[in-house]
Amino acid sequence: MKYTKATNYALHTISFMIERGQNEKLSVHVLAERFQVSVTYLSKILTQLVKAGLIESVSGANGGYTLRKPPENISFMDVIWAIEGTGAFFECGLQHESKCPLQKVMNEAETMMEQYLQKKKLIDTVYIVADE
Amino acid sequence: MKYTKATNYALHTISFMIERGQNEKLSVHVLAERFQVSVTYLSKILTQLVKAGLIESVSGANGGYTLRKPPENISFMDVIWAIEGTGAFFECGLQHESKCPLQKVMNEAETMMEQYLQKKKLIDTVYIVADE
DNA sequence: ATATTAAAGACTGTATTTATCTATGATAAT
DNA sequence: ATTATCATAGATAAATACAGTCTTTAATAT
Ligand code: SF4
Ligand code: SF4
Repeated sequence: MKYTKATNYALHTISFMIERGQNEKLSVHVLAERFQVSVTYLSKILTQLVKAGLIESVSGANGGYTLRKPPENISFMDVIWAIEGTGAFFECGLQHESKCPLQKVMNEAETMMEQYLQKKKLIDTVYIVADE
Repeated sequence: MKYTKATNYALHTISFMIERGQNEKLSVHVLAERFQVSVTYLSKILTQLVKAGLIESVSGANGGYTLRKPPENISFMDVIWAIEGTGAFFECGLQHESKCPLQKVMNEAETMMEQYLQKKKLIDTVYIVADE
């Protein structure tokens, strides 16, 4: 029960992009160098963020990534969902999930966390994160 | 980011034990049969619950497991911590965690979930779970 | 002694995570 | 048009974690 490193990279990447401003285009090359991770690996994570609608990409020379939403609208949960998916933490496989009080409790617990992370925006933490 | 099956088995096992009452001794054999899982596998999970102080075991003939705490005091979180450990969901490896606003948000989010699961007791869901 | 039961250890198979390497496709600058 | 730059996709591989089995050891009631 841990968040993946990919989620960590995604959160840091979005933070970095917010710090650089909404109109600055960033290549995966500089981002990968910034986080000491291979270009192709980070590239896949960025592609997930593109598909989730958080950032957009333009190919070719002078291409790169830019934020798609206004920074103050990007929540922690947006980024996490983009990487980890939206499946429930607790699943038993059986069908009668709707009636099951066990799953009800577990899902409500998950919702507690998610509501909190939807309220928290990355822009609120970004400036301190950026310079290390 | 999912709870393990072991946690699922642990929750169901404690629920089952609560249903059977605090003084009834249950062997891993009957529990394993109840949940269609191998005896040795479930045995390890039960041992973790013993070490966490949730249940106690007695070896030898007529031995088995009994609840150690009054059922109304056993929370979801107690069981989850026993199996999943108490490590944080989000860790980056770097040291300045205390000052890091990113980790602060992530840890607070985790706390939201955990506080909820500490309030929820297994006895409140047990009777419905038991008969399937 | 023997049967019963829990605990511990070694081991195996599978799935997921974390990457890397090698193409392929798009676009701007020349 | 050619070339350099940049994103995307696919194949592969190593490392880790999960799920589960098999075997042995230890404790205890009969
Ligand atoms: S900013 Fe926070 S999460 Fe990121 S590397 Fe530093 S301590 Fe870790
Ligand atoms: S009681 Fe709930 S969690 Fe357990 S098997 Fe049924 S549906 Fe699944």
